[in-house]
Amino acid sequence: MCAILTIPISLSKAGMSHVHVTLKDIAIRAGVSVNTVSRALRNRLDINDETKKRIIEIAERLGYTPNVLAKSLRSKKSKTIGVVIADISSPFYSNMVKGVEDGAQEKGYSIILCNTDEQYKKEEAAVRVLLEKRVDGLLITPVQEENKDILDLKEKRIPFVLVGRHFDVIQTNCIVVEDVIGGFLATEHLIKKGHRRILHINGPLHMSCAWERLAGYKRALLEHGLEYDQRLVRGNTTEMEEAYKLTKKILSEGLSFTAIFAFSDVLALGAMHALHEAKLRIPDDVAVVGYDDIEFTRVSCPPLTTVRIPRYLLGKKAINLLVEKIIKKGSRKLQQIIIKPELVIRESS
Amino acid sequence: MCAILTIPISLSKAGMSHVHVTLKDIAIRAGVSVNTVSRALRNRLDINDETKKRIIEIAERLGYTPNVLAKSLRSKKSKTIGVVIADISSPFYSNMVKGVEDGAQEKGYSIILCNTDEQYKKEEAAVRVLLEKRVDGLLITPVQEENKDILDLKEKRIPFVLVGRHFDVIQTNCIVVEDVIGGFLATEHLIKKGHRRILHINGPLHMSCAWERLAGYKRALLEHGLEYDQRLVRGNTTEMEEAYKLTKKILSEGLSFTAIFAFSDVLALGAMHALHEAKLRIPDDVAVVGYDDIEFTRVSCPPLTTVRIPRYLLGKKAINLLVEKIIKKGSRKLQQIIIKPELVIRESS
DNA sequence: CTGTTAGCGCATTCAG
DNA sequence: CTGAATGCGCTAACAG
Repeated sequence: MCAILTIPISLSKAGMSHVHVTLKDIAIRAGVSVNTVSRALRNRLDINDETKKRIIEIAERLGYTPNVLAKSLRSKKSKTIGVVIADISSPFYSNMVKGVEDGAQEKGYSIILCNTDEQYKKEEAAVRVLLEKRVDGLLITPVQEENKDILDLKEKRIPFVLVGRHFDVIQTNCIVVEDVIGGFLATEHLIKKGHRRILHINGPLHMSCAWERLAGYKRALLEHGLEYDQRLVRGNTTEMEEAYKLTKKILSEGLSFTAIFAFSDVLALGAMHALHEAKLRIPDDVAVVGYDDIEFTRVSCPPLTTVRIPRYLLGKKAINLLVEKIIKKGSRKLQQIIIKPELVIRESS
Repeated sequence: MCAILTIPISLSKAGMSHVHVTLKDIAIRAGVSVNTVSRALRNRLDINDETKKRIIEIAERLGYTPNVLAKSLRSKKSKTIGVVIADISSPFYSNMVKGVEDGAQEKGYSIILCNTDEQYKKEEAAVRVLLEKRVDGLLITPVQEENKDILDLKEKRIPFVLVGRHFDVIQTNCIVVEDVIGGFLATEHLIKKGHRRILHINGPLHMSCAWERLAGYKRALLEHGLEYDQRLVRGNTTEMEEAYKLTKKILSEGLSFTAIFAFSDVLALGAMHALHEAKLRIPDDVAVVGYDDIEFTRVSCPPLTTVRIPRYLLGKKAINLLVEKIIKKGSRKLQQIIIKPELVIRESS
């Protein structure tokens, strides 16, 4: 009686009134139990070859798609990684994230992408959502205006890796660029070219990478016996348009300088545009050095001298480190990977 | 007896030997049932204000993070969307995806990002993984070398929207650019400037957008009584470097042309670099028109005439359409949004 | 080799 | 207003 009652109900399920086929649907068709199906589809050894084949065939015919959500709920592994960055539309992050995604794909992970637009509130919200979705780990370029969320992550022992930025006050896994050296290389290069008054177009100083580049700039001046002139350090943006406007403004102010070291290539390109408009020749009137070595530096006029950051590699190493941390989650060992930036001399200096 | 037996076990759980706090942990601390906690935290009405407060407070103290995986398993909604694109590192997609992510965030969705690198196999794998993760819908820029996965999606009634490319043989929700018109506008503009021999640097023709731009090119020639010369259509790439090499090669071949219409700005910029190297003046010796209007066209030398695609908006409209389709999933109505491209005349033509 | 049972964390019945 | 029972889809432990 009971069987007679349940069969039609189950069959209606097997008839797939619902969207996705489940193990149960297959089990009913194959006349076996759910977990036989489970084991068959996972290609376990302890199962009859005949039934396995039959089950697999039915699964295919029905278009079975395993429900990873359910799997994750049991296994406590989502095979998903959260990626929290400032802005995917910038060439820097888009290249980096490509490396992240490629690496993730190789290792069987998916990435959930979140933009913060350099707003701590958004970062906090992103981290929360990602934890709710039970990502196995996070890759974060922190906004650094606050750090509560990062501390939280540490306390909860969630695997995460900071990318491209780091905190002095918090020990974390991270992969960072030696930006002091980068800033130093860029500035020293200009000094060696004979420049004495070098304008530094700066990024937002809450980012460690921005103030480190500035620190490198200062150190180069110091080491070469040049005085640091505060008026020569300007800007607080990552937008090309802003750099363009700022440079125009600075030119109109009549500030004297013979070279520019910009926080990023994007800013450098914006500045160069302003220089062009002012009919200043590059590098004859003003030399320019950027940072990042984005693709377009090679085709700018003139091609831009810059400090190369291997962004794709940065992303790839970051994901590799993160996955390593996820796998041996027990270990409390923190790891930092340091990437050396490299001066690329082209025709703008 | 039974109670005495179960309490210590539960307390060990409430002691949080496990990573994440659950409703059960909170329930035990609060001395209520799991579902009272559930209702309290979801701010339901049918619950005592006192206990609600107490529960919320305990939840916060314990650092409760709801398990959305479990929620999704029940609700059959993951609040996650799969985004399948060619390559996030390209300016086109990175801008588009920014729009997608912003829109998704607004509507409470997360996005899982997958790159195909224009390989159908990867697209297929990406779609499979996304379905396994039970995304609520997909945004896809299909590789178009095959279409089985797309047909599959249709058959399974999974909500999806194609972006920027579309199939002639499959009716789908999609958001596309009128690329024939875009190609026409670019070419006609050059013709009106007096050009007769216009080189078209083409993208991979499996993409509908590439052959449509070419179709626009042809139509413009036709309408203006110019003959179509097959030798003037070259290229099959989306890489700047390739366009650069190709242009160099074409120049060395001695093919005569006075203008270039490139499939994308990236290709145009590569071509311009080759022209510069060959000491050809732009636009005097060779005029150049690109496509997309990426950020850097404004600062190239000279600033690039191009056909603007509102990429951010494209992404945003795509996600909005998709979310709409997800919400009223019953409806079989297919919707296509058409975006008009716009000629932006700068100094390269 | 296969079936039964239980539980991942949550929300939705349905009783009290 | 609150609790107990049930099930989302899957896997693991344990019997047989």
